[in-house]
Amino acid sequence: MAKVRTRIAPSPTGDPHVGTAYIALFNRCFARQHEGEFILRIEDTDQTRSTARSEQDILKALRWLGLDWHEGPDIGGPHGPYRQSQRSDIYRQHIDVLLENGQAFCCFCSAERLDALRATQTENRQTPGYDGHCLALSEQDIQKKLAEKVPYVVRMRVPSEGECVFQDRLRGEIRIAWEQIDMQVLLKSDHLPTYHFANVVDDHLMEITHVIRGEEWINSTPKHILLYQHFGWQPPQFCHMPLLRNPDKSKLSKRKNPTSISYYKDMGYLPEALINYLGMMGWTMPDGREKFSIDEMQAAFDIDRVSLGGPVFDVEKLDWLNGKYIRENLDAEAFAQVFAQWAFDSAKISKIVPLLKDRVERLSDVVPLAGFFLSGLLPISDADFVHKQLSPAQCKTILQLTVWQLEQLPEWTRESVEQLCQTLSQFMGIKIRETLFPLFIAITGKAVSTSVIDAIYILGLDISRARIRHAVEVLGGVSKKDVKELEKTLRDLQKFLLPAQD
RNA sequence: GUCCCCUUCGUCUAGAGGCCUAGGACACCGGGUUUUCAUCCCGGCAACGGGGGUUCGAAACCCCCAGGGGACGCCA
Repeated sequence: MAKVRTRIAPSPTGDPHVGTAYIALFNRCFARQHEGEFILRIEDTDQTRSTARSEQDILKALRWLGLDWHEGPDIGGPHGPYRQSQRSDIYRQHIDVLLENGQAFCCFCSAERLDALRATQTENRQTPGYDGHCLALSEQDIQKKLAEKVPYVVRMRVPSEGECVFQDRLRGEIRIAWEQIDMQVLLKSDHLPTYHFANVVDDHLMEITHVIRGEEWINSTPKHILLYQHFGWQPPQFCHMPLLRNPDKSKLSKRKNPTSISYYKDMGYLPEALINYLGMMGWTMPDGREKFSIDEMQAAFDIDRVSLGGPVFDVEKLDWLNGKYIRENLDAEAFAQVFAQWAFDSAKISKIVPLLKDRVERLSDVVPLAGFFLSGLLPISDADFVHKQLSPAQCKTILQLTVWQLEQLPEWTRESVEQLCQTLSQFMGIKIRETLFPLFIAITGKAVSTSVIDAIYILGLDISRARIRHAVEVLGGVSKKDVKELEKTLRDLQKFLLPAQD
């Protein structure tokens, strides 16, 4: 039997997500338990959203959790390159095969036509999907359009009847009718592949034997199987893991829950505890032990014991586990070391020091003044938001708009945070001093402190977002109705911003 | 709307037809230890979504329903 090879294939389009770590953990355990290999591949075919920064952050976060890999963009390997943006030629060659065999076709439809088509279909309560318009094109039509350099995509031909039957390692047989499957775009007009195409080609070339991924992919598996068939390749074994959930059971999302691995790092969770916690999402040790290391998990791992109900990510239980690790795994010396490393990160300290050096008269003033830099959520109450000119509702509006704006910041710099606060102040017609008041409470816990703009910048998006969100809760939270109104205000704010950018 | 997946305490889960009066853990509540608190220890609360089958026997197997979730992009 071929050597087991699994992979994690993150897309570098944002913060390193705990869901990525979760799937990586199970892939890694499975591979290593079978004396196989676990590889990392970067799926950066979305040119508009992928960033090198995000790729670095993801690699760093996975390594922090101890999820190392046998092959990857950073360490190379025999099946590289491991970054899809560097494999364009490979995809082009493979797409040509499908084109020649008539298993794929060029589609010249404009985005406008497709949007209109989708709108009509949705209106008529039909399943949205490509109508096969360009299938009718003659060879001459196609050559002419190609010569005229009309932008095009390559779509996959799909059987019109019958069904795709496949085995899922955890769920057994799954049958999906071909008519449910859209004529998927394989190659985009920028000549880069879509996920579906690149993924199949790479998994084959990288000799992936087991595809362990999130449940969200079940419905597109027929597309992947069809591609394996077209190429005459042996498909891997599929295994769809349950999705991590928010407390309301929806798919884990940063809008409702901190999802960034760096948030948990910044909050002072130990990597061993976080990975242990992820290991008990949908899986248990055969002996029922709840505290286990990644090596112990790997040794006892049995993928067939994964339970399928979507597990809710419960921060309270994570807190308990993390405390247990601190108490049981760290002696005084180790604790001191771990804490110092976490708290006195030199890059962070060098940013904080200038903010407080000139404000203190005694060294003992430092902790009361800057303790919030080393805290998680702050012990604030609605009474802290009482202000001469601002109502609690205004405070809430400022806070909520600020979080949303921070999330959309293209670049995390001190200047961009400041700019954001300035424009918000102008937009609301409130002096900057007042605008910043609720932020001072939320971020520093006090009405008077070091520069809150610098504080947000230094604390980073994860912690700032968590604190602001906590402040909004303290103020009574936002109802669905509030959200609607706030979103409208946000749109106004964005309109307000547009002329300023010229 | 169409399709797919899922369903045991509030949450994470054990459970492979009789070991189930359904076990463990978090949270919560009570009690003990502790100068306080936390830790630690002891105890308590709390679940098989509903309805039909199959079977001597169903949490487990089958069917239907309901509920939840996901997918339906030139995102991944």
